[in-house]
Amino acid sequence: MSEVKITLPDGSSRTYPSGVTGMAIAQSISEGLARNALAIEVNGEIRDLSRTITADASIRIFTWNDAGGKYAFWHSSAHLLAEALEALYPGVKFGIGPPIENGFYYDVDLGTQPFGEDDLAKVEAKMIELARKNSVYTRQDVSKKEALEFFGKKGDEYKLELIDGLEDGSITFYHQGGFTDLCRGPHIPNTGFIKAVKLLNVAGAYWRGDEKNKMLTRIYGITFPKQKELEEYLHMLEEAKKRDHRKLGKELELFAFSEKVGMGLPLWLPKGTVVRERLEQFMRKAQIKAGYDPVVSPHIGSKALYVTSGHWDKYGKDSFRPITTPNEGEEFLLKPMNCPHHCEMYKVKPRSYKELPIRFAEFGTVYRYEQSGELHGLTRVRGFTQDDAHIFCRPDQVKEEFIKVIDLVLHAFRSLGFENYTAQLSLRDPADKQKYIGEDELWDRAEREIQEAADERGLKTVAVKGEAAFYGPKLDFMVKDALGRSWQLGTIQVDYQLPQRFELEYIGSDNQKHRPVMIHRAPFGSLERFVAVLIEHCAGNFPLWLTPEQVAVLPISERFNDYAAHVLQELKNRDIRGFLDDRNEKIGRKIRDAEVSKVPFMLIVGEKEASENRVSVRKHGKGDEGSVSLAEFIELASKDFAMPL
RNA sequence: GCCGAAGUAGCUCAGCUGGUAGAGCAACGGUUUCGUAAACCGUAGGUCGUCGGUUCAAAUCCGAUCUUCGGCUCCA
Repeated sequence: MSEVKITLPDGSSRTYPSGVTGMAIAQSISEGLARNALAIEVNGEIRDLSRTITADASIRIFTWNDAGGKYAFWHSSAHLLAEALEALYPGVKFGIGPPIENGFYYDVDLGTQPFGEDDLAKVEAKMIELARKNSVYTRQDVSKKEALEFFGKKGDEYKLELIDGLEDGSITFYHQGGFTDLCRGPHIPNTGFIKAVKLLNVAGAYWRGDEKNKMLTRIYGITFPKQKELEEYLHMLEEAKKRDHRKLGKELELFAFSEKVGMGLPLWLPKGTVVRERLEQFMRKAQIKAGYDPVVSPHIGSKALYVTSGHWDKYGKDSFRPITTPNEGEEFLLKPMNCPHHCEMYKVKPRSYKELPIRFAEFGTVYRYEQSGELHGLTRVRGFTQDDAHIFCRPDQVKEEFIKVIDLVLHAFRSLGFENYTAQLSLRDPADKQKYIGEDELWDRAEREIQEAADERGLKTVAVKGEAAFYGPKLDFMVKDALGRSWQLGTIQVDYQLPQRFELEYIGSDNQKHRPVMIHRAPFGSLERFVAVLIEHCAGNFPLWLTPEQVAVLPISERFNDYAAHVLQELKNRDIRGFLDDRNEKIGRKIRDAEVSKVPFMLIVGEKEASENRVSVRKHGKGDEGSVSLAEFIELASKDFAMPL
């Protein structure tokens, strides 16, 4: 009998008889590993432990502690969910049921049977019941014909459609208990590993993600090998909900919405406005330093402007309708973009190659019709302000300018303590070219320049096809909110199209007309979304330079209100944002209210402090820090509260 | 826009299978003048999202509509 050489992750290798299973290898390594093994990676491919290995290979055995182990675990859990659904809802048809970052889902067609959140508990119970049977997941190679026959008989048109797109010879079924699914695997050894089950929510999802297709019922769930881990996960979810910017925005009186004003139109309350305006000041300063010129353009623009830019053609039909002048019937659009305005600013006079790059920056408020179901707190609204700018440069300056913008974006992120962003290289979808305008050559060039710029700054990027803007590729900075949803913040885009459409020119050193290149960029993206993500990132405890109220002055009793007012005035003289709590309340109460509203510093003043011109300092979340002279506090605080440069 | 769920006082929530709305906090008035996370007493506050229907009677049942929430699709 022949042997195979198996190389382990630590570099050591062992020999086994050919046809050895992953499970047998695990057992030979240790009893504990065998008990916890969920799947195996063989030469980079994740497989079932039960599959045989017939050639030399590098392997890695996955347990719950590996992403690959969780993947197989949740994938298998999706099958368990399907088995439970089939038992409870005869005739149910199945779409797809993949593992996801946290758990798994299954898209199902329940026909006319109603299904809501209330039904989840019942399905959970069934899943646990089935899991306890320790049903083994078994793999079976089937021919395309057999596969079609099986699901044809079952009447599951979704599976038939999936099989249709598969190649004969590469089709496998997996069985567990009485359930059979089309699946490429891999799966965990048996259902007994699944000890804790929670179905999280039920939602609609279009079959194959296409709006034109039927909407299926998507059931999201998560499972764990231990009940305790499930409890920890649910607790973590609760904690994340407390950071939700919508909840904190209301509690901290940062912003509000009103049905009467209109959905998706945020109202910035005084405290939220402080945060927003400080961010704006920060970016203004950084931009001036980086050679930008602030400009201002109106909130509406002639429809012709957007016809020229191509936005009307691309987005006009599902946008806010144009507004018209009463007599002439001229059409204007609520500004959905700032770039066309800036193009016209570029055109006010002939430009020389010597004055490029020109950088027009504007905190431009734009209005876009977002589908009603899309609106989400401050992250997705119908009116928002971009920290927008457009750089007009020569073709030979593109890369350098792009790198400068990357530096600016990273400077902003760093100053705000954002670490967990990813840089996404948003490219065009080569399979769907009519979504885009412009020649291939220019697209290729732009995509290459962005990649080179990112590389030069050592920025790791993830390329995603089909995510480009219609006029050019982008480098997008993505962050996750408290609940794990991904949002785009900053964006940098290279654009060869708008300069053409607006016929932008400059006179080169050769005395000939040339076309400039545009770079669109917004480090924060929109102030609204940025503040939303910032709120969740810091759980409402803003960096000191941003926080709406930096200091609460809390007199022990009304007898010290005068001294407290004096303290507050001294703070204000030094541009420190504070307020006086002169309510007729006990100090414990004032402290509690200040703590709850996340004021970073509390100055408690009474007999002792008033007589010595001192303040007792209490830090949010930390407690009593002892007393210092008022002057000393102001000195220290002014430094702490300074805007980063 | 699509699928599903929810809307009760400023906020958080109670109100079982229909019998005409309740608590805590906040607000307001008073008492108290207080040393590091909620003083005490009292007062006021709601056409139960909106419109229509069923019924002797609707917060409760039905329909429509608006908004919000969870997803899907979309996102210049």
